[in-house]
Amino acid sequence: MKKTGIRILLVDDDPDVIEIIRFNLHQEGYSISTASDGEKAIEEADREVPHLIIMDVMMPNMDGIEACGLLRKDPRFKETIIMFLTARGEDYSQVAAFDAGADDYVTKPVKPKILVSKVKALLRRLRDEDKNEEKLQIGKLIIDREEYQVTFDGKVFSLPRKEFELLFLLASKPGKVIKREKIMEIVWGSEVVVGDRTIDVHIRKLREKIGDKYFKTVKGVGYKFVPLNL
Amino acid sequence: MKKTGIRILLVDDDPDVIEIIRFNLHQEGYSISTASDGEKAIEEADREVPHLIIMDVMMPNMDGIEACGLLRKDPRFKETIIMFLTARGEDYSQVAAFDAGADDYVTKPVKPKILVSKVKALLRRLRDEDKNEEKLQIGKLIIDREEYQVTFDGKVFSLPRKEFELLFLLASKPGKVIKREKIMEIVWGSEVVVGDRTIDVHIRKLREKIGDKYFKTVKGVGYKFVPLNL
DNA sequence: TATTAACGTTAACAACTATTTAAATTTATA
DNA sequence: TATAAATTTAAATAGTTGTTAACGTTAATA
Repeated sequence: MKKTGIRILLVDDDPDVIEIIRFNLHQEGYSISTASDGEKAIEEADREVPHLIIMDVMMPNMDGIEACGLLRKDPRFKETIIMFLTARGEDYSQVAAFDAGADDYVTKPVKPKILVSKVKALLRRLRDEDKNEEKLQIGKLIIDREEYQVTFDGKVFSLPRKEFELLFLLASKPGKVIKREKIMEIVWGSEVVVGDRTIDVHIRKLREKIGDKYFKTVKGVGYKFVPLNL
Repeated sequence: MKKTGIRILLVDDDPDVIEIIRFNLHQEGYSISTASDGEKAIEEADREVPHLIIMDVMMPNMDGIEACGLLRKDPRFKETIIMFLTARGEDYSQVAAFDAGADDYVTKPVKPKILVSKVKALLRRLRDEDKNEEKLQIGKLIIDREEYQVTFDGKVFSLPRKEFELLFLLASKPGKVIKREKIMEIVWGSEVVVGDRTIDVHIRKLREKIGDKYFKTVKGVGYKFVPLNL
């Protein structure tokens, strides 16, 4: 078992359910905290924002739907994934759960293995959201806009801004030619006026750092990034 | 069975499933490659970008959802259609699959006929999307304006600009004669004045590279591109 | 088959476009 | 502000592509 640093809050009024799920998720390396009803769940979540909340729907004091609704109002829990557990036949509708802001809905009894894989799937989404938008991956090449950093074949580069933008532009349309004027417009902006050779010089720097073969010149048109065997 | 040039990657850990589907899709003229888990699927897709991936959800090593998520991060696979296969009763939610970027979701066992028609339907969408792009296909000849390259019988050429434009013009009206003056106007522009032999020389270069027989001279009028057995 | 107008071929060279290098300038950073 | 880093320019060079001119070939037709 390796630690993941991911915190899961387990909410159920049945200690046996808590124990079974806790055991299985703990095995996977997640940090588990627990609560026995909606109110206590909110208190617990307040102390430290969990990544995922697995919550029974029917509970004394404050039920899952209500707790979920309250949590969703707090921006701290906007990214938190909330999964409902409910016994078959309980009369809360799934609609109400999703209305309250739930991400998933599982019927008890649920086999531990299945629960674990569901949890993994949900958490993958979390990870993706974190990474998305600002990140681009083409085979072995990873371009991270947020960190302004490029990982290539395990090695990490940090490129200067223009070089970075140029690489990002080309790599975002692998195999496609980007016209010189397009490059100018996007990397330099339409107001900026710089000489014709400026693009070439930056291409050269990229070729030096990443590798000549990835940047193909299309004479009279522009450049393209070729993915090759990445 | 006619070849379509469409590549389908089949991913399943059960060789029997692979064999059945492979047989049926091969009958339809698709090129099929296979992999037995998510990791191998990514390797295989890396080698040559497939048009469609049909992938089991539950697999050892790396499951389909995760593989799908990873593929979707790579812009090369943005246009690739991903279809999931799953045994009834497996408890991965469709939500997770679609979150990961799936295009369709089919429950096993599936009748071959139904699978084939689903595949056709999905690929029809692809073809439509393709058409929007600046791509031209005449049999074995594919002219891609975006990539500024020509694929002919599997081989990839990159032609100089004038040759490319000339080929594109002729091939865009296969079998039809384009008058010399029309060629002049479109490839060279109406202001440019060049000698009479210039077009001939460029035609010659194309004949050398693509093949004499595809370019028919119509004396006193112009040239036409003949598709022949393409 | 002689004539001729149109196209084909070749090679030289003109024109264009990109590469490289270094130095100048600007911008960021300690 | 001093220093380094990044960006841009300039200029020499290299390479490719486009054009032309001269001559060869072809096919229609008288």
